[in-house]
Amino acid sequence: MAYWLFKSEPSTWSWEMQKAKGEAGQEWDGVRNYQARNNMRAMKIGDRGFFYHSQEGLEVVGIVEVCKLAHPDSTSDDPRWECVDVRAVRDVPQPVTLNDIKANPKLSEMVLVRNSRLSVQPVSDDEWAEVNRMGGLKPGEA
DNA sequence: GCCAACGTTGGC
DNA sequence: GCCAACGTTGGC
Repeated sequence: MAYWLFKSEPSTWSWEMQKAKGEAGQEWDGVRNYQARNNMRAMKIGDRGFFYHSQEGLEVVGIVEVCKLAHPDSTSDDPRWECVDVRAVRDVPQPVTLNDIKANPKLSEMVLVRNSRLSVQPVSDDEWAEVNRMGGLKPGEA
């Protein structure tokens, strides 16, 4: 299983809104960046991701799961743009802030730190485990 | 609100 | 194929 990070401005699409969608999940639409799209194309059902609030909050607040493979983005007429669907899995008990991540040497290579503008990014196994630990989730819990 | 970083576009 | 101009993102 691969791990990812999904970034969203809470004023546009917040973790609360994501959770309200429940098991049905929601299309991760609106991505207009090739790298981010390619990451979504690489996702498999059951892959896990962090839900990160950008602009406001600047923290990892939740865990999501990919529940539908990449398909055309319903908000675009351009067939180049595709997206997956994700559903909320659980809250991160102690949200992990960008400052926390930057302050942790183990996370110095995270794309979130290295390329802050990429909205859908890969997360390594080690980074996944570390951020989960910082967020108060036990190994294997997420 | 500012600005740095980055991606995209389009003329040549 | 290069690169200047422009637009967008996101942290501060």
